[in-house]
Amino acid sequence: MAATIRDITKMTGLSLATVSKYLNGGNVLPENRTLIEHAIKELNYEVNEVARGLAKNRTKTIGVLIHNLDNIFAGTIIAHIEDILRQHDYGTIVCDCRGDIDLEEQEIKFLLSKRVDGIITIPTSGNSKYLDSVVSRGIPIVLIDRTFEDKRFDCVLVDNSEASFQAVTTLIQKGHEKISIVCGNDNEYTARERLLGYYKALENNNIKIDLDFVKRGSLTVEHGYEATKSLMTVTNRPTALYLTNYEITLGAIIAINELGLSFPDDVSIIGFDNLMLSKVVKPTLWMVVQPMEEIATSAAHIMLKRLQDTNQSSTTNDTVTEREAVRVSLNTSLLTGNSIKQL
Amino acid sequence: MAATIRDITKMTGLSLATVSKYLNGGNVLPENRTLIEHAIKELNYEVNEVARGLAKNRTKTIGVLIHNLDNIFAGTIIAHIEDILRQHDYGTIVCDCRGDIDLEEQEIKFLLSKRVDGIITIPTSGNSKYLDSVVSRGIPIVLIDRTFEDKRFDCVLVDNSEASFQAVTTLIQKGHEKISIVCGNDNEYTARERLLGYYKALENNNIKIDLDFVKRGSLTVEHGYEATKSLMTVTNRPTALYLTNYEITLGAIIAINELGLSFPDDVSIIGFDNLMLSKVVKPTLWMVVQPMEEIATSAAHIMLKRLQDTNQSSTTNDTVTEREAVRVSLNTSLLTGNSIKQL
DNA sequence: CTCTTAGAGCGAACCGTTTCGCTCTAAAGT
DNA sequence: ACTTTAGAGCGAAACGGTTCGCTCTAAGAG
Repeated sequence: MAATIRDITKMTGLSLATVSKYLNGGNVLPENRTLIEHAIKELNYEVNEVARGLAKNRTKTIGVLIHNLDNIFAGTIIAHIEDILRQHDYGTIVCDCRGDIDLEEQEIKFLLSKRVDGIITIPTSGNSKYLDSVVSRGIPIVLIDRTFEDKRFDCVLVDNSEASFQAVTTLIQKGHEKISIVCGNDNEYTARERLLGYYKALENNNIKIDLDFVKRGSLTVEHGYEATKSLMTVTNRPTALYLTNYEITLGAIIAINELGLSFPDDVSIIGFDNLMLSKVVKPTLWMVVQPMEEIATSAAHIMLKRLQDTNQSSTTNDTVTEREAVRVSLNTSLLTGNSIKQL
Repeated sequence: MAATIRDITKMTGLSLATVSKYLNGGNVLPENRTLIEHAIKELNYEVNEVARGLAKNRTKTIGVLIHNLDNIFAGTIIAHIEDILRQHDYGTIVCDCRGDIDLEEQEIKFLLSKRVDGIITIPTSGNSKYLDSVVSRGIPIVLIDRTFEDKRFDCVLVDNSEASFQAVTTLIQKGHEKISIVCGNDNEYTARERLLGYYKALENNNIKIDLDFVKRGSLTVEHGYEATKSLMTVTNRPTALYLTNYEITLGAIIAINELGLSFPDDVSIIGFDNLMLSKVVKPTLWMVVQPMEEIATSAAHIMLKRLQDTNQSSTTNDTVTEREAVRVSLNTSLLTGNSIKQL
């Protein structure tokens, strides 16, 4: 049905090799160039990327594996990654593992079977073994948001510890000492880092750590909700809550509302990641915000760089100068609001 | 590097054709079956989907083209589409046209160059001409959320007019007559339908239409914000606002907050699509909610059906019984809250 | 005027599958 | 015992590109 390169050779009298050379930006005689371009227009020819992919052993396709596509963090990340990749002619295949380790491993296999040229992912598992098959195929990987003990992968992170430190220090400066943190479990990289910053800030101000104020759990609305309810319905209440992700922040606000309490009068709060929420909730929220767009563009650019490298190293056949893994660390910012009471 | 079918023939002594037949579920002698399966395990063989795609002229890949991936509607839709497609071994390539008609056309071309087997899209353009090239290639299309005058495409819609009718009727039943609608422009299908339902509800109750209360504009936070400010700062204020999408709802709430007003005391409101907001805002919001998961699964299933059909019609070479376009219409629901005052 | 050389063009092999139509074997039918 | 016949196996030709290494031409060097 669709025209092929062979139709062009027939129309122009040139050979396969020459037409192919033209299509790949090689030099051809001006007269032949005209001939080919005319034929392409006439036949409505378009390169078959599948055939090209077979010959070149690449698909111009990147896999993006993320948990919970249906949240703003994931959506923003994907939107920006897709934008940059497409401009370089790469397609973006998305997968959502919904925070399930087994599904994550399965989807990596799926992406490999689709022969993606690279994978960008927010890892769910704490152990990088499931990525071995990707590494052994020489497919570049870029991690976002989380990383592994072994430093073998490129990654784009934010300084979670520093973000927490700033947030909690702010609370302390406003006179708070009974500060609670609602965070993820210790097996999650970001949760550990955010907790670390919390500890640091307290220690830095000689405030003793009260473990009743550390509420670990899943990164869900439910956890934020339950933790807040249990914190606010005992006699030894915190005066401030540090809520360490989007869903937790949401759950906490719902709980506060349901309890008939209000911030900042009954309790001060700093939330996380929920830029929209910060505008729409009254009074406005203090908020730690991550540079999501920068995270995405940074990851995409690292990936493009790696792809370029592997292309070159396949032509120039020198020793595989396995470059060090790149590690980009970005800064969060602290959005001011009216959700903290000066004590 | 990776094992191919030929490696298996060498190891088993069988022919290419036989191994291929096995891989595609054909019958082989039990002893040969064992032989092949052993070789596959031994060699760590995996089908090269690119080569297969070339031979079969399909990629097992679907393009999903949507505006603004970074909102919850898009995220939820994509998450569920991806889930279903992957279970049928289809990859999901996403594209975000950001509501730009030119970009939309460009991205359709991009998806075609990636040789997707089908396209699911929320159209941005009001004219379906940019999809002609897809149709002429015989690639199935499923529209979500919006449709075109010509009924040539499968589509999954919600009954926007009915949704508006219910929402506005509810306001009227609670004693409101001065009801304003903040909606999209007339060139958008959903905006027209939602406005239609609003008119119907008013007429149905013999309330005369006040065009000052119809605020058309873009589907953005800004429009919601500006419209609300202008509505609430004149003498002839509405007593209720019907906010016809997620962003507009957001903008309106911000505006109300900034004006120092509060709902439902100063003005009653019904929002749209913002399930999360409905929980977190105090008092809780009345809200029109779309069955997003159902929309996505429905679209994915229609697509799978079409793909199956085209597969069959390519084997059985009978006349192309071009089936009628499918049109699925789903119902919205009205979430009750405390944002409407009984007059 | 001859020799060198850059670079355009070409033929053929290759990428890893599928598939058509043929051969061959062995069980079933008479 | 002889003929059908079902169905497993096979060879070879696609699918639509890229690429290696060769030939050939014509411009530039001496």
